[in-house]
Amino acid sequence: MKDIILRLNKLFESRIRLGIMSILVVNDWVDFKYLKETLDLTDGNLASHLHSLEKNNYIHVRKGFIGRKPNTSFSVTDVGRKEFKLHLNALERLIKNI
Amino acid sequence: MKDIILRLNKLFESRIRLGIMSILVVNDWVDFKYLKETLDLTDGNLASHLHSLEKNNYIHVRKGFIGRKPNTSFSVTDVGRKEFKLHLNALERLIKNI
DNA sequence: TAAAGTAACTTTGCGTTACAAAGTACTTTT
DNA sequence: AAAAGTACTTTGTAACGCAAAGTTACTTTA
Repeated sequence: MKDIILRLNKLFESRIRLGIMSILVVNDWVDFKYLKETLDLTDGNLASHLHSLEKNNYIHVRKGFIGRKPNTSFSVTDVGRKEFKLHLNALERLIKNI
Repeated sequence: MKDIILRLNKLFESRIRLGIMSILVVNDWVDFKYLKETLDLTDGNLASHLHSLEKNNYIHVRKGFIGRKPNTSFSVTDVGRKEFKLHLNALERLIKNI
């Protein structure tokens, strides 16, 4: 049992980072504003969660412009996708008491 | 999306409380020692997590003896079972981006 | 009968996290 | 020129997580 719990990824215990990841795994590039509005977060809060995901190489950041407005977009890395999958597997095992 | 995230139960974001609940939903009464050993926790840590679950009426506590040794057992309440189920449903919806 | 063990905590203390709110820098719109 | 937009960073505070040590109330062993 303990080993299953340890397979849960600490970074994904947060509902917000779970939300970010679940959006990113099904969308190619998602921008800051979209995440902010979809998840209804303050700028600072979202930025810090994104930062923790970036620091662990779970997401890529792309800074650019749309028209002349700055735009920051995010996508999940291969590592992030793999870790997320592992986390979901662990969750499933835990819940089903395998 | 935000509404799904809000359906995730804050109390179940913790891997340990998730572990406790997943044990309790499939066992009638589970004692302190078993939980402690299965989850590999210190007494204090386990006690505090159990306390938070009890405070929210998610678990029952039964104090008694086995032979002459004190024994504390826990079981999930109807509320706890229901909330856990709701949490898992929310998790599933979030992950599947419904 | 004194020491050690068991069960289940509570307390202490510290480091980490979460978050809102305010501040920053730059740009664009009005 | 003023207001608003984008994407942060900084600040400050409250909550959380956890190990370790202390506590209570026995029971068992030497």
